[in-house]
Amino acid sequence: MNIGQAAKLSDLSVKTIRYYEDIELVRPDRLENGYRDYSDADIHCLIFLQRSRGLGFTIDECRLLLSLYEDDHRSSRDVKAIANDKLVEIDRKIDELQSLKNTLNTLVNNCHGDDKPDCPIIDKLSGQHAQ
Amino acid sequence: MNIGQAAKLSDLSVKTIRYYEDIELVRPDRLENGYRDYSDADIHCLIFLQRSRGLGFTIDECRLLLSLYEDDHRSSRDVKAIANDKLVEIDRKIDELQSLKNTLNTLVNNCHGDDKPDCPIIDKLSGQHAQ
DNA sequence: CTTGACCTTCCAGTCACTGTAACCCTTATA
DNA sequence: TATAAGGGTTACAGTGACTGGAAGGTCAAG
Repeated sequence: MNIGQAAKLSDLSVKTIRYYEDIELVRPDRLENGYRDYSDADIHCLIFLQRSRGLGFTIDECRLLLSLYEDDHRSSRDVKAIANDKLVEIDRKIDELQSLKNTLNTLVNNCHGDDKPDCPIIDKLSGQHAQ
Repeated sequence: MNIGQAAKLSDLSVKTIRYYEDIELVRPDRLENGYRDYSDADIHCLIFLQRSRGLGFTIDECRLLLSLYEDDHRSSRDVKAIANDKLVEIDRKIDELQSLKNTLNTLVNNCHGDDKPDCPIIDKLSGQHAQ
């Protein structure tokens, strides 16, 4: 099956799929005319990657997950560890964003938002009111 | 004042400050020996940038904020609008991460994490259990 | 006079793609 | 049979916001 069809089935762009070949994630056979030829197994890998990326795993993590996916002798412990690390990371990011949100919220609520130049947001950014 | 001192006062790296000159954000004078020479106003701009970036504004947003910062005739309305857009964006990101977290949490909780290969995380990623 | 700490420029790398150009292949239609 | 549309191919540049490293110039202290 050629790359356009693979893109439709995996919900990835053609560009992305070619990129995944470049970085040796999914390497399809080639037909005589040079076209890529994706097997069913290749398609499964692409779908796997689409979902893993969608869950926030980096390409390197996806590479690792994919190797576990293809390994009949994997232990679920290894998979769980990766997912758990990602969970911790996501938690950290949420906390960070939440704190940004709180700060910005306070600033926005204190800003009149009128024609005048006086602005607590600018004041805060310029460090006029230390903190 | 030279770049090392500017870095200390602004809490930015020397590399970052040079980068900010490259992209025409803060353009200090030069001494005869070619060294950058930061004025007090330049330092204030660098501090302003450090704080704005820390609050999650992109470089382009910082450029805009900086121009408002330097404009005595700004209206706080304009500043508030930018901050508010960022707030909406942060909210979207938090929601997205929260949803990722929920999905991953469910998967991790259902995974035994033992020596065996059976793994609901892998199953989900491979699309075995549709949804 | 040398050492070390600072400064300079320029180029490459990061991450995960995306855009663009220039070209080749296949299939359907006039 | 010519051609046009819609695939496919490669290679290179750009994104955002830096960061690292090499190769070299400058300055102050001992």
